[in-house]
Amino acid sequence: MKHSLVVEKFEEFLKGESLKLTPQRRRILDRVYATHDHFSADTLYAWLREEEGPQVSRATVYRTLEVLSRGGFVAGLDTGDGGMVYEHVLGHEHHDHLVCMSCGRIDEFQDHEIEELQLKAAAAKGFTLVSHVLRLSGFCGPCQEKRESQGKESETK
Amino acid sequence: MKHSLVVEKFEEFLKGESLKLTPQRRRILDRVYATHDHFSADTLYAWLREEEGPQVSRATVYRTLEVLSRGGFVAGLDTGDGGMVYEHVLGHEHHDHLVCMSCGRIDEFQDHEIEELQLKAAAAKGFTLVSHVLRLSGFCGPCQEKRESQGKESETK
DNA sequence: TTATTTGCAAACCTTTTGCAAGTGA
DNA sequence: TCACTTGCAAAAGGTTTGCAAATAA
Repeated sequence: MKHSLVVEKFEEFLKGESLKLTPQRRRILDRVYATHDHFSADTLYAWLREEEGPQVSRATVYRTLEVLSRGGFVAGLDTGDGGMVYEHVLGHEHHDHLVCMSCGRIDEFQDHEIEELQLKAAAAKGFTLVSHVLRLSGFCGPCQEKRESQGKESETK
Repeated sequence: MKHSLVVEKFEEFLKGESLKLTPQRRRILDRVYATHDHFSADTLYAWLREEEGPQVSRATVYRTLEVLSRGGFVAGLDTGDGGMVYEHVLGHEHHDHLVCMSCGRIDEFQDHEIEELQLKAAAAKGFTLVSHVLRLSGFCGPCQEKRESQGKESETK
């Protein structure tokens, strides 16, 4: 999706909520859409400090992430170890996550069948499904290999 | 599962890890298995203060939850809003969760098919699957009804 | 003009940690 | 006996908030 379209939608959203388009909000939106990675609030804050542009405080980063999240521009996902990371979502198909327990790498996958089964499961319990989180944790290929070769000796208790 | 068996397994586990069975650990184990609900560390701490028995500090609650979790006696799940709740798991089949976004009620369901698809999805990405979190969020029957009847008027902005 | 936003620093909340005293095995 | 535990209080880590000054509309 073209970034100008994202910006347009953001402006619309802000208008609808009686919020203002400030340089800070605009810069955060741009930065969030400039990466394809998952990032924490703190990482985003670090990017904004290092790079050129309107200064943004930590508080504003958090406040804006909340706005972006509410507007469906970003989605947060907890990494399973207490952390929270975000990703931009406009123009991306829904997907779920695979998290490597060793290196922290986050991969993505889609499975339409699982989605359908979720709907069925929710309906069976009388729930109206709004969203879901599916996070698979394990070891990515490289980390698993390391474990298999190095794991032997350290496994002895 | 009989609680005496749980205790027995706990003793075994502690022995295997060169850990000691203290009154605090025993009391926490008992309390955790006395409820069928999900609870936060703080809730558990509150229960222990209110009820009779060996006193347990907050630090010990956290430390013991870690031990219980490592031993497979409890499992933690994040509620999606930054919180963390636990449940005892010994003698219970694996299940996933449905969380009501309105009243906070947590329901459970099982779906063997979804589990299999997860394994496949992980394998397809080269991951060795260790665990997963599947949390469906939505509105439970009663809350959804309320929304449908009351929602109309408040929807006007 | 004025309601909204920002930055700052302090407050918050939950969880973790260092340490000295206590205690299961 | 002695390695492991506990309680305490302080620290940590991430996020939120009150307030006065700044600003988009």
